[in-house]
Amino acid sequence: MADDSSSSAATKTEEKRSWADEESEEETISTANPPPDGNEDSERLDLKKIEVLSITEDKGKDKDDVKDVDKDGGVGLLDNPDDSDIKAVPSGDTVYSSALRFEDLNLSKELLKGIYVEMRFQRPSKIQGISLPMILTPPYKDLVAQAHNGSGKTTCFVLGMLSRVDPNKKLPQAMCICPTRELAQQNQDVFLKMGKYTGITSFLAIPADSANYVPVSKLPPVTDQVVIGTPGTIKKWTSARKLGTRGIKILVFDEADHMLAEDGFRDDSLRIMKEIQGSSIAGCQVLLFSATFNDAVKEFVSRVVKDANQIFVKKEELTLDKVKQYKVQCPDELAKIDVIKDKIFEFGQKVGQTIIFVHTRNSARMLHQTLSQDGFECTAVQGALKQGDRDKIIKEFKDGITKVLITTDLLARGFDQSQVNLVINFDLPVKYDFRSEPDYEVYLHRIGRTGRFGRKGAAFNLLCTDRDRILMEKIERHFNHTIPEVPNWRSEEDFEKALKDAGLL
DNA sequence: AAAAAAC
Repeated sequence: MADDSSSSAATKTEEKRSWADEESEEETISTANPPPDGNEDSERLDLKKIEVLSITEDKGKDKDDVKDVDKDGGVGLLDNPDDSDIKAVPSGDTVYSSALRFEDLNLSKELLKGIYVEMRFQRPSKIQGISLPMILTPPYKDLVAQAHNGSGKTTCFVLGMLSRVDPNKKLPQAMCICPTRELAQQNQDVFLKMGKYTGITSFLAIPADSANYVPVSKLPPVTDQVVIGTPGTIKKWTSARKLGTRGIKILVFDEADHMLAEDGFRDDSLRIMKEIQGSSIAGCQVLLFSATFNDAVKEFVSRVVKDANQIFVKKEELTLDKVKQYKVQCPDELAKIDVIKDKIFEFGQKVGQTIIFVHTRNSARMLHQTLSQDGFECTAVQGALKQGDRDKIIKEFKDGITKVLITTDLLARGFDQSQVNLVINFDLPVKYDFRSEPDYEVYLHRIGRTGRFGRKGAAFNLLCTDRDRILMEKIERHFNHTIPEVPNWRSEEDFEKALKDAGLL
């Protein structure tokens, strides 16, 4: 691909330290996607315009989640979830202005009603204000958007899909691909709420419960305008010719870095993308959203979607600030379990809900069994469960019926439950193919399950082996952030102090 | 070894 490294100085300087991961990454995309010759000035102007507007935006009014409003009785109490600097890099000479109000976006009145009445939003959050004009303004360029956990990404692409779809045409026009069934379901829930008055319908493309299995060939073709689902099922419906792709004009990848990662869903994602781009009549806009984009994926992304608008968020310090992180040295595995029983159950219930992450399905099952036997009420969810059980456990947790949920990385990404105040890394996340290396992205996503929308949260990393300690050090070094230690794993007072410092007690 | 899906 072309690599015009003489791309505008504005692009480079504006972008400095804008990505989450490392400084060295920043130039990867800017140089890989140089603006067309002669556009340097407009580039610079575009950047200025967006940044100036975004800075003048109201603070403390943003929100992303209706539960937020319901349970807190007012988002004004929350900090702005995305105070961080957002750097927008338009790819061409289109001028975009950040939307300060939803009225600025030319949305239908039905959609506005959904936004205000159902979602109870007041104004676009920063990422929404900047990304929505890019999504909705012709010539509908592709978009790579990084926004930190809990800042309102879902709203961006759901609104994007809803406003680009023609309700009068009964065929799929928008598609959203997600890494887990749970996330697909959650996104559809948001879609249904926001699009309630639009008459636009959706199809949830996840595997049917095996109990009432019907071959796809026996099912009617999809006529819903929006499809939300997981890669395998979308592929299956497409190849069975029950899911037409010719009308698709907007294709969203949620958790896009994972969807395009080599050890993620890259092959499936590319196949679906190619299929749609090959058949789409009007041409298809691709939107890639995630809180994280590591070096490798970023490089790949810049080759997959060339000439894309880009939004980068300097967000890792912010995420790490909002969620107070701790490490706890434990002499052995049993001590870890004691910490869960005596400290986490003790304090966790007081402050809200807790998610405990473990490495394998089996350890999720085992830990659940151990805790349940001793009368500690909790549930566990992992991919080996039947879909019905997965759904039930998730629903109980989202309804607040269960307070402590044990899970694998099934729920590491995207899972949105504002009442979660505590995240426990019972096992630290490690790279799939190199287990002495931490998985930095998964770490960030896991702790991002708490501290949503500017709310307070705490994360405890339970360490017992030397390996754990080394992993933890690497994580601290990577994010350039020293994680304080709970001095004594047996001490009530130490945990109490930690939670107080986190603002939870 | 997580995750999705597979009939």
